[in-house]
Amino acid sequence: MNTAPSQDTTPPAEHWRSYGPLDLHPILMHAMAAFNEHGYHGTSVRDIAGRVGVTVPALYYHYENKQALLATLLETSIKDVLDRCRAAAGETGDEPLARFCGMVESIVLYMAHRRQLAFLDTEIRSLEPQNRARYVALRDYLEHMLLDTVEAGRAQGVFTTPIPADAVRSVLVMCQGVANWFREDGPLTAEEVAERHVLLSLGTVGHPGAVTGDPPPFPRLVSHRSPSPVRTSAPGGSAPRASR
Amino acid sequence: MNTAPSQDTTPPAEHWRSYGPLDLHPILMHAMAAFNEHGYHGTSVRDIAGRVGVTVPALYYHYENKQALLATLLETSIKDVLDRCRAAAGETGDEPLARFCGMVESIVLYMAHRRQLAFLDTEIRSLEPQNRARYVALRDYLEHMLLDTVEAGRAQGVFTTPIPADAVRSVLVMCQGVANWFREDGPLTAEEVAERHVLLSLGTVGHPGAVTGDPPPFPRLVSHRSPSPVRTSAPGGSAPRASR
DNA sequence: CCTACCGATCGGTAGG
DNA sequence: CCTACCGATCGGTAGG
Repeated sequence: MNTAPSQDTTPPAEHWRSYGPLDLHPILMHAMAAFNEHGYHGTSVRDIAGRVGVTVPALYYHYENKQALLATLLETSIKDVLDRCRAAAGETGDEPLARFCGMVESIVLYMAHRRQLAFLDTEIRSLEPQNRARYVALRDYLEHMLLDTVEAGRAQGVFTTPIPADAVRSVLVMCQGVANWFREDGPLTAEEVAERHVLLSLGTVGHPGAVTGDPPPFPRLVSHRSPSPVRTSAPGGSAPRASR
Repeated sequence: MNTAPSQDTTPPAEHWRSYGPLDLHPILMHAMAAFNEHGYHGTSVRDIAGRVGVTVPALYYHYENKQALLATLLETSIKDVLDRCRAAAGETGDEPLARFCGMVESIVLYMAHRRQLAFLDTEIRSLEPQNRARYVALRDYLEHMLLDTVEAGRAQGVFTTPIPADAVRSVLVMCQGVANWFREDGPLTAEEVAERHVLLSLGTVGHPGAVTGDPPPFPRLVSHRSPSPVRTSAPGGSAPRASR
């Protein structure tokens, strides 16, 4: 889209499928890890400080309190997935089927590549009302984006579910669920998990092709010719399961 | 099944669709409520004792410690849903489609009718290793029951998903998700939510009828003649959404 | 074998 | 960013 010369100070639009190492302040990184292991209330500020290698007061020099750590992490997370999903939707255009697939792919890629951030969604209960309200508003916006696309697809007959709002909520729940079980050293890559969840989601919203396999949205998946080097059974058998 | 006379001391088999008031020790009831509101680590034993109206030592007379409260609640919950799912599977017989529908219905009914118990699933991280292992084993057993049924249906062609293990995990995640948003005073009854999730789940595992509407597994749902008195749009519009 | 507490205080930790 | 602390509260237990 941007045709400006490379010396333009505008950074190149980060692609929604591209994930580098997570770049957060060390305090946020270790807070994220601790919250993942023990939950928000189960984590002491001394634990976080110890992981970072600083004293407790040093923590409070950088962040107002423990709540600010969680709020910053959750807001960073929801904004990133929302940006990526918007980018995916924009790139795939107005065709509801492709748009839906791109959005689901982008969300699942996020859940897998940013598992530790995405997993914090379970801690929204520990957000103070104002922080929670902002987080939930962004999450609801994501849900509405996806619902609009499903409604558009319904109008065209590419999605047949009679209950699009329920279907979208279920799709988002199953995407979010990826953050609960995905492991980097598991049998499936993030990209493979995303591909599978696109297929599963298409079934949930009632896309005929997802069920009949005609046309196959993911030939590799449907015909069992996955390039994944990890296989727990012969081709034609059940798919390998990710670790828990 | 049981043809014994009524004076038999064997209690009538509790039906898996039947839900009376939750009957737990008052301490467990209030611990459940507190854990729901603030999480395990966010709840003090004094808070629980205060809700019950007893002193803290009185709490420790009945339960060894706070951990035992959570472990008892979670074990009660997973055993109940497992029992009900087994009953549903047994009642619906060996036909994979009906069996799958019955199992999903039983699980979703549990998530809605026993929302506060089912929601504690988010606290497994706070279980000590031994307690967690027993809980996860029972949850895995439920998953295997459902997977066996989906595999059987695949062999018959009633389910077409090429990734049955992923589909089953997604189905269970979306069922569990009901405990996150269902409200008794919401627009949908537990029974309506269960019916919708059976349809959504059929799409996820690739049951052709769920997508083509032929044959319609749930005529009321597919033809928009729901008896629900709550409607947010005219027939043919989008389905009402449950409260958050 | 079960149900049912009290006033006071234990050693440590919480967020700040 | 550290040393030195605070008011209060944590999960759990003492003797009676």
